Amino acid sequence: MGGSVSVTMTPAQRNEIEKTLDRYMGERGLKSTRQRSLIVDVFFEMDGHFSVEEVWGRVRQDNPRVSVATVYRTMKLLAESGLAHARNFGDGQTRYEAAIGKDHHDHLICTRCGTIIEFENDQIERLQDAVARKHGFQVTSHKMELYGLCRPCQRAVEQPA
Amino acid sequence: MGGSVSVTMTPAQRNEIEKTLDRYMGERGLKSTRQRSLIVDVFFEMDGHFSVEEVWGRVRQDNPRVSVATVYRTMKLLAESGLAHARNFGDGQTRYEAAIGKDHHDHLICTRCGTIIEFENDQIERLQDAVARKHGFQVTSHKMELYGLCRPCQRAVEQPA
DNA sequence: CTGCGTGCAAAAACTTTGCAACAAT
DNA sequence: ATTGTTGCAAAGTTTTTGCACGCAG
Repeated sequence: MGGSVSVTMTPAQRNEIEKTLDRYMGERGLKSTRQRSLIVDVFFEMDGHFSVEEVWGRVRQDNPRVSVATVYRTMKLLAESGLAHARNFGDGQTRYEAAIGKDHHDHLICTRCGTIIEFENDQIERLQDAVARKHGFQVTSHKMELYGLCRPCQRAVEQPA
Repeated sequence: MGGSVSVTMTPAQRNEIEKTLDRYMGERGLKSTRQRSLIVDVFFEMDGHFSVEEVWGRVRQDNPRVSVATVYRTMKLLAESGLAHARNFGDGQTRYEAAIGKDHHDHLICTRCGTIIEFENDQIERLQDAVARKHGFQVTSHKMELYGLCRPCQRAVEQPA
């Protein structure tokens, strides 16, 4: 992988990413390429939920010749390997988020301004597990999103302009 | 509204829908039209999560001259008025689900066979509200999806073919 | 009458894909 | 060498929009 260092990842996490990816690609005869490595590097340095277009923008700073198509293909790869989660927040765009490097969390989304707040709640997680067990499910992942108005937008709606 | 009667809705619920919609449209100078009424009728008779294309198909049985564009516009209206929820299950299609007529529920989705199980859990709902309050959010809707393997698929994976 | 709504077709937005050149093993 | 990968552009999907006509209030 490239030489840039992430601010948000520990060396151990970087290592886990590389290991998982190597194994995933090895198992199905996929090859490691310059472009893939760059995209993966860049993506895990970013912190948040990013569209392909956004990742592409950042990738092109390092290598302007990489095409969007390759970013699409690579992000799909990351999602399939479990290293990233694909999310849909309701604008018509898939956003990707690292599945490693921070604890599991859920999202509060403001439907007016688009702000996304992350939160964790162990109690909810436990209840989710309980529900799954009750239905005989073996849960591998989940997502939970609360939609509404953030505080500033509540005010804006009450006292227009 | 048209004369067809829903199997899954009580008269009281039908009434609530009509009232909510009338108010929503009245407040912003929107008009009630033949097409809108038909689409709303048809949608609330259906039970499940439907794409615009699917609703359109059903609408055209009653009136083949209604355009997709109108269905898109009407479903958006229903979502904005709170009568329907827009969902994204990861295929690139928005699906709509009635927000009235059954209690709120969430989804357990089997990633192997695609089975969707619905469940409710009041305790989780309460915790969600608490989280939102803590962040100053005024929540209007939420969704929660648990992904994993249903019981039959767990067995299938353990003892292949 | 005065807009809002509708259908149609064109366009937009996002994503996937075919193909010839290219690179990794 | 062999096979997977890339960039490009074309094509696919899903959703939105401009416009002239029609209909509701």
